[in-house]
Amino acid sequence: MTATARATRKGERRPAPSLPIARIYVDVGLPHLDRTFDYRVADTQHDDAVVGCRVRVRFAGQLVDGYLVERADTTDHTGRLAYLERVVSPEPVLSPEIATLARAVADKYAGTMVDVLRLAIPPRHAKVEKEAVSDVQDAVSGTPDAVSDVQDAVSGTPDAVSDGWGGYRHGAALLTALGGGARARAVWQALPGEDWPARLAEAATAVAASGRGTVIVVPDYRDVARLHAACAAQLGEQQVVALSADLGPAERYRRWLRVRRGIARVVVGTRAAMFAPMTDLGLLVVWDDGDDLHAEPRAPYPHVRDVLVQRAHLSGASLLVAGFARTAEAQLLVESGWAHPVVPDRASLRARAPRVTGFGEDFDLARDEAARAARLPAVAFEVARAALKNDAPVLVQVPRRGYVPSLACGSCRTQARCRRCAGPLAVPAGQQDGHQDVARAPACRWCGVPESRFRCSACGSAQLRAQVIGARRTAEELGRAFPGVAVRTSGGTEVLAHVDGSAALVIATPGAEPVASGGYGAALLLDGWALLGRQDLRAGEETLRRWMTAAALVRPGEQGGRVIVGADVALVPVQALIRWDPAWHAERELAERRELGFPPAVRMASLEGEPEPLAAALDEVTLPESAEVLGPVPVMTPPRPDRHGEQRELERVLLRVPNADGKALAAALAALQAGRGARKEPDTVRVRLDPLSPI
DNA sequence: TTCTGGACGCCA
DNA sequence: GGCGTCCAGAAG
Repeated sequence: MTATARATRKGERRPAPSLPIARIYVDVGLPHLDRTFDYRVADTQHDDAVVGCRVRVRFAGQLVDGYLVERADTTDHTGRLAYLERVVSPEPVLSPEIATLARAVADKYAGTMVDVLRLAIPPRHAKVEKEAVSDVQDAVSGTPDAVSDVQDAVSGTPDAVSDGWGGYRHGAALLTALGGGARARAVWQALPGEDWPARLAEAATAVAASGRGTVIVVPDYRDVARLHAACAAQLGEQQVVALSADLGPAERYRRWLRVRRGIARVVVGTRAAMFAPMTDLGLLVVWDDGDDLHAEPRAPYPHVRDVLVQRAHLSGASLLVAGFARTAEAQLLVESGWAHPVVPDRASLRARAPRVTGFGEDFDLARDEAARAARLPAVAFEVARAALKNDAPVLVQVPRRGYVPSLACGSCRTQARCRRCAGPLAVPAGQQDGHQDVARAPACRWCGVPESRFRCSACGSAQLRAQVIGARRTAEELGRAFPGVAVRTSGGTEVLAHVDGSAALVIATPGAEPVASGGYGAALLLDGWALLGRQDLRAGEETLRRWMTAAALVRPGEQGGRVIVGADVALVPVQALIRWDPAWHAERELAERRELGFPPAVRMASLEGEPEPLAAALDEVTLPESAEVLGPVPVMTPPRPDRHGEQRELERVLLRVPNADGKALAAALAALQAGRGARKEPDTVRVRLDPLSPI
């Protein structure tokens, strides 16, 4: 474009007749620019430049995307204002509710607004945006039907609704509150065997009948599918939208727009759905909040449960934190009085829980030769055989995937580590050619260097043993122990959603357990010592959660359902499983974390980076008085060569403050990043608030 | 990527 | 002292 043409076009612009100023969040990822910038709105843009729309603006000479969050009469900016370059579309993709939430989430995690908006708003698809206009009109003309569908669903099945929630203390009251438009906050502990998608669909239906919408967030796409089916059955397809990461960009935007435009009244989705732009929000639900899929891996690393707590708080919507187990974070919501517990009554629990038996390390091996080879304890072998004889499927939960995932010293059991980078040694998964007895050299799972002459760092032994037997080998060995029984595996890339109710061995990794028609006759939860032995703050809680999620798929004990757990009955998580009392476990867990000063009893942040920049950052930051600095310690991560081909040496420090100073800590870290960003510090120091596994 | 202002150098 | 050039820093 020539200078004359530009001048002419500029000269033609006239400010909008009213509210000629637009406040814009510009999409540059710089932490010190995390605020709005004012632009002028031209008269030709006046109608399209609505609050929440996408715009293009010239920012420091560059054209960048942005979101319009406010129209105003005046500006504080003293310099000359530029006009909006372009209103991308008048679709208001950023509602005031989500804008407020995103700002709060950014502040809470010491991140930026635009980082959060990247998680909250899917990329635009122009064609979909246009086609959706007729879609809206169809749906609007169909609204009376849809509303009466909802009312039919509610009034037509009152017994089913009260029966489903009847097994819980305060269950009926919860549904009444949701249907009556009252605000309710609850931590719901589902009964073993519970058809939880049906219960959540009932809750969403009650909310829909009061004219409001529901957002339900679940860990993975299998849960989305189950829940979508349950909700659609009660509310009709039109009312329910499934959002998950596996959708293509067009379909994703199409469904998201249906929510934003108020066509759908229920959203069911994986973690990004926590920001679903539901209109007239009535209820937020997170299912199985202990699943680490609920932790967003992209900056600023928000967690679904915490975002929904925040969103419920800001919007006045009801909140349900639900699962078979209970996290320490959920327990804190209960103990602080913020949420009410909705737990099974004694009679229902007795009627529904499977019978649980534990065995420690000194168990009796099965007499059967093949079962011995599979390392099956006698009790597990007998229970499985009895269930199979009864033509019932048996679930075998094995930790982690693959084939002999990691190695330990054969004499003292110390984890075998790489000499170069201290990564875990493992036998690489072979080609699936059946040559399982071909000896393979172990190699480091981080840097890939093979280890041909292993020596234990603790005792000097050259012996190696498999630390955890993976699903594939367990399947082979168990198949031999139960000849003639069908063996199915679920885990990794091949996950089964469902199996039928006939005799079969179903080998699954945690989180990949298929649902069995009529429930499993038995479940064997093997290698509990490996799960519990992990060096992780959440090892106990996480182990119990995985066990309960699997054991909940087993028939009630009164119908012969048995669970065998491979860990000592004296251990607290095993006790909690046997008594089926996750609330008791969460109570103990939270008490322990209070004592030790771990989250959620305190607020923590981690700073990660190379030693010098990390030290400089610590030097620079102004922390709250109460802050403790723990570390730095070297970080065990896969070493990645940098541009010069050298290994990066990473360190981490933890910062700890009382919960009351959490905001101040986040603000201090945001200021630190703004300072570093403004100076264009080349070295990255990664800041994370509420890291999932601080130890 | 563009703009601005301050530092500095050259010339009168 | 005045003017031009260069560079860093900010960014409406």
